[in-house]
Amino acid sequence: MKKRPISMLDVAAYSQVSHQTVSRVLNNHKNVSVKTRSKVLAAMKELGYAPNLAARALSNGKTTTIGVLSYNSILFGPASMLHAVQNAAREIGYTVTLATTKGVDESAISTGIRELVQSGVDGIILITPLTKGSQIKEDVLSGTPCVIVEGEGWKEMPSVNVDQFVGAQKAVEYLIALGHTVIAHISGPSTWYEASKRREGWKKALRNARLELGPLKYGDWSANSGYHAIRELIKESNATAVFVANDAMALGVLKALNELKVKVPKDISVVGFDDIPESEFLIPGLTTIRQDFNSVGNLALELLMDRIGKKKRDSFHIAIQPELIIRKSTSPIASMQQV
Amino acid sequence: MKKRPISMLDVAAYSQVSHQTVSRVLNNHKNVSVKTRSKVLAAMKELGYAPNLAARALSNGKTTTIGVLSYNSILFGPASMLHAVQNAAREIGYTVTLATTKGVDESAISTGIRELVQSGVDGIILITPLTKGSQIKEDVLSGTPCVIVEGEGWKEMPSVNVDQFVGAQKAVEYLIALGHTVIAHISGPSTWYEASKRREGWKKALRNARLELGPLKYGDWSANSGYHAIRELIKESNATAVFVANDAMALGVLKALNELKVKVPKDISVVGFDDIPESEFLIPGLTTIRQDFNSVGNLALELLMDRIGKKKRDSFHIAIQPELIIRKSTSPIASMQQV
DNA sequence: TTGGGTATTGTTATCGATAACAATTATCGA
DNA sequence: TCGATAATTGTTATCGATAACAATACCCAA
Repeated sequence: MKKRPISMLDVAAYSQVSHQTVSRVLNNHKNVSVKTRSKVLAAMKELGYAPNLAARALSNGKTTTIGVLSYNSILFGPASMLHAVQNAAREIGYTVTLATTKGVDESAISTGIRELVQSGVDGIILITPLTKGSQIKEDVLSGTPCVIVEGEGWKEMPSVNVDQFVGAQKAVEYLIALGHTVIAHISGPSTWYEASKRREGWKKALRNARLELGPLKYGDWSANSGYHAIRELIKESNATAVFVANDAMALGVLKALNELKVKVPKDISVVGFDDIPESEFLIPGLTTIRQDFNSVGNLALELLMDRIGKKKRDSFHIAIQPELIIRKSTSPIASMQQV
Repeated sequence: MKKRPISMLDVAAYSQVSHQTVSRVLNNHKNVSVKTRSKVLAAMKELGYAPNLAARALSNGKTTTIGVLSYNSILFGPASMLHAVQNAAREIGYTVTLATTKGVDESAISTGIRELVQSGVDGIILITPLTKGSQIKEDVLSGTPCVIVEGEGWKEMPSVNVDQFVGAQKAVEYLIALGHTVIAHISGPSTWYEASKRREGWKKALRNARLELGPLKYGDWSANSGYHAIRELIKESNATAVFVANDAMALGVLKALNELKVKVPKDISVVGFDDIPESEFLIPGLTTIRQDFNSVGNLALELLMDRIGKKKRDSFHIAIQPELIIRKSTSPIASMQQV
């Protein structure tokens, strides 16, 4: 019943050539005559041959597997990028191994990387919110190529990012253009790279317009934290607009404002960040910054393959431009409407 | 610079034993004296030895890798289960390989399975919406153990499911208890297993209460499809409650009703299914059926490991009970309030 | 003290591929 | 037609682990 699977030797015997020739056919070597090639291919098909990846990996040191390390693959962003990477990888015959970190500190990430390296992946894509301090030491990679996505890259390590800074700036500039002068910000956790970039973008836009910094609160990316942050903001300030660091928190913001009978956008304008699928259907539809996670994933894989193939690339750090999506949660400031 | 990694032979030489003894220490064989064991362990640590998984796989035919095949790992449900499986797998030293299918038809799924089998996984977890017709032929698995999650299992194939039928029934019974008599349903795509189960649960609850079937519409799980479905429903019927087959579509429903100035829950009650993180923060908070995806993932892995270890299990098909979460999108029917 | 069993260690074969090199056959110009 | 070179095919070694079997060392009872 349980027969040993077909090996290269079986194919070789069946097609009357050496196993090496079979190997050459398999790997598309050029110096194989059309005749033998077709003979071997026929034999492979006939016998239902499938190469043993373990044997190949042992022999040539390559696993045709890449590892993706992610912090929380349930969130929309990471999940989308993972999906994109996986699809792109499949296209080129690579397999994806998934690993998850428990936290975002350097040691948790290092552990995750070590696991992947140990499992023998040819390259790694990091979808983790690296902060400035937590640079991965080269030695944990022990030579495995690596690309950073949506986390801070540094000189030696290639990266693909949506330009968080510019995205935040666009959001706030839009609010300014609408006439708002007191623009609050609900930021993500202070240790996260994306959070700090978006915060800086907010500051920059305000400074450029010679406006004072609005009130600032911190959340943890969750709707719940947005819900509570906005309640404090409302109590403490007279902001007419909030730039919220992600859509999930913005969701909580809209909820709280609804409960407080503060009208959006009439009384206060809200802008989010991410453009999750739900954003369009919130009440009101959420104005936000769209990140093209799909492109990020695809580019990350491209970059990684270049590195694996030892190719050099000019663009070591790729930045993708985000897009402002205008919906119904923003409007000109009330005083302007009255004019 | 590029030194060959430490192999078992290096450790053997360093600790003055045969490589086989090193192997025994590595695999916790019993017949190794404490003295040699500690000597070898010290050597491994000293040299920074890490076993070569490819070599091991080639030798003993096991990869300590399981494959997860998913239709769309971006959705909340699949993503959560994937996450759970991954975490549980890591705990027991297994690696997770991810594969995605393009469609939900039998051939797409078979292709995905074939890919995983070919890559050499020890077992497979299917997070795909298998429909009744699309039974996977045994031969594509070629002996690889497999567990089905959230798809229809059949006799020979073990499965873990949230009891969709009971969940739907609970939802509709709750609406009935609130006094509703015309209860519509917005279903998922007709080919999906979950969709049909939820639809049946809806019917069953109505039949049990001797009520007529309410109007029925089909969506594609997306908020957008819910948005359009409810608009038609409102036009064509006088339903006072809708049971929507998932929260994403319910999101669209709430949006449309808001635009149409139909008050929820005063004019119409809405119940969803899934309890995605956003549900609590919708306006109004969405009454829904919570599925414990985490448990599903964990149980699926347990079942799979049993099968890999050839253990037999009494419970071949595991059903998890879902939970009704009552929020603000449901209320007693208006006429009852007037009483 | 010795025989027999058990506990511990070692030796050799094996998994299924690719790498490196060797051998054979074609091909072409002088 | 010959020899040189290129194209094609084959042989053997190798990757790094485990399996199967062989060989010691150790222990206890007779």
